[in-house]
Amino acid sequence: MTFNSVEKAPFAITTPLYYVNGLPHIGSAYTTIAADVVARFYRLMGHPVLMITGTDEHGQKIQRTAEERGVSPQAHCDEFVAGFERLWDLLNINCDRFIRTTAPRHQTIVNEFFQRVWDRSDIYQGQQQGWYCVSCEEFKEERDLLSDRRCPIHTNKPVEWRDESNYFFKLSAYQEQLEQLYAERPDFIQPEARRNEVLSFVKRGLQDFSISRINLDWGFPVPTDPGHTLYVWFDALLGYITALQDPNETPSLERAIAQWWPIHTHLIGKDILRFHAVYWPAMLMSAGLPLPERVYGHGFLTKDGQKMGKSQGNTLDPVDLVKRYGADAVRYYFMREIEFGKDGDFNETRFINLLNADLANDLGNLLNRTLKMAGRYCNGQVPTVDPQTILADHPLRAIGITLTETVPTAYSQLAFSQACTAVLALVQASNKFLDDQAPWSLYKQGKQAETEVVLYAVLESVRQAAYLLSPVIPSLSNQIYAQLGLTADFDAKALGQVLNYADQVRWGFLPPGQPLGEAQPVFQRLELPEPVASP
RNA sequence: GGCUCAGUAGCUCAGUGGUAGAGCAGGGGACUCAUAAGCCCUUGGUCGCGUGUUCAAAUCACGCCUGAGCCA
Repeated sequence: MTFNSVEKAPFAITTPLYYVNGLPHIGSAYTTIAADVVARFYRLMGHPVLMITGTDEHGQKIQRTAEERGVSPQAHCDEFVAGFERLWDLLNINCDRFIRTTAPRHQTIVNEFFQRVWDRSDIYQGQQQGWYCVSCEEFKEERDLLSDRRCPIHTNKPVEWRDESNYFFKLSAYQEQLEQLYAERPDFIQPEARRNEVLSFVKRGLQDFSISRINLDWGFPVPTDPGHTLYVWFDALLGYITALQDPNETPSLERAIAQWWPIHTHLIGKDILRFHAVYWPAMLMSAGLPLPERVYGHGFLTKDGQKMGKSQGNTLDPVDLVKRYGADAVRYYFMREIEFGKDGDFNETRFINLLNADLANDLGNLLNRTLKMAGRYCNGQVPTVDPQTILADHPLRAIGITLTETVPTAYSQLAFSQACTAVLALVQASNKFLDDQAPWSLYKQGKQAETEVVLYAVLESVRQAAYLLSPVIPSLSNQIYAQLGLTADFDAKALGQVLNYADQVRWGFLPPGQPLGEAQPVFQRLELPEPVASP
């Protein structure tokens, strides 16, 4: 069977470019895991994939934090960026581009983009005055402030009065075009609840927004007026474009958008929805660029039902979590347990129960018990059964067939939980099938052929499950394939070219007679934490 | 204040007019290939509250309560 990835559409997906004021928190990890899972699934299907993440490094907040720490802004960023890169490494995030907004090539893209919008007469100079929260990097309405003029989000820092000349982007000019966009492409903003928010926001009428600041050194100068500094939206958002171009090429907007534009999916937290669903498409319209396919604003995480926050003292450290439980465990929990798009909770007992039930007891033990039997009853080889003699109405094969429909749909709709539960249904059915057929009894009765048919069907089902779950639990899938005697590297970027998707999802890929690997538990059961004695 | 979404078993959720469901957790049983795993059985809910429409409401309408969020 020939296979040509060129036939498949390029797929580019982004996480937000995280602000490097501190180390990455669990929410950033959540978004990045999700993006990685989608990217891995598209690679599996053989699409050319570009997964983008990165950091937003400009702005007064970073400048001041660096000053407080007595280091240069760049040194500050370098230090924290290393923390992000390390966490992505620990979580087995397979990103293709890591873009930093302080990269010199980014400035070229920003300037070119600015020029396009400028030439379109969508940028003008105006005056802006009001209370400014440096932490938000935003002007605030007086009525929104707490007593003694504190920002409701950053309660520890008073806002500052600013009266300054700014450059503005003519967002108001795009009111109609945006409304038309939302009407023509109902899937542009997801999920539905988030879309409603944007619609009602836009309906009230759009106002132009400021794209520059004065008294700010840490950022790119406005090309037409170097006394002003470009502000987050005409800097950070454009990082998505800069990231598209090979870092070794001479940077140019034209070439940056040549291969991967438009980006298919922007994954974001719901807090920055407006900027991605309103400002960003309007900016792209102004610059004459095609629009992304969808913007998906996922929910927030809570811990034990409580909102997480430094001030509440109940943060969940992603580095600590992944070090204690491993990347696959963390990835699986967040993808399987939380309905993407809705808010979700982290609870350690729930975490351990879920992982033990799904990965250790159901999936891991299924492989282990079946391999041990194959070792004993079939000489450590895949049973020599012609897979096609196992008919389509076989209880396991039948489920496998439905998965080839439901799982790709779920992944492409970012319904990770559905993808996981669908695959686990095959695993659970396989455990039941083993008990129903009792190959250990068949073998003792000398029914060798029957024994082999049963074991083949289960091993093949485990293989399918491992393959379809590989975007979520790549290391486990690697181990499972190795124990099945197959060669696969689910971390490979060229995965879709090495393993043909159509072959892999078809029943019977597991070659009869092939030597099996050694049976080793792929996921050890986790211990519940000691109950804390309450006073 | 206006608007959006949610409220179903201890937990996470499915169910959008016709006898209340799944997974996990809890309890019991039979088995033994297996990571004291798996399999079978089982406890558990006046479906947030109220009124209405209907032969029939978790499901539709209206009101209210609670939670989350949006309103630059």
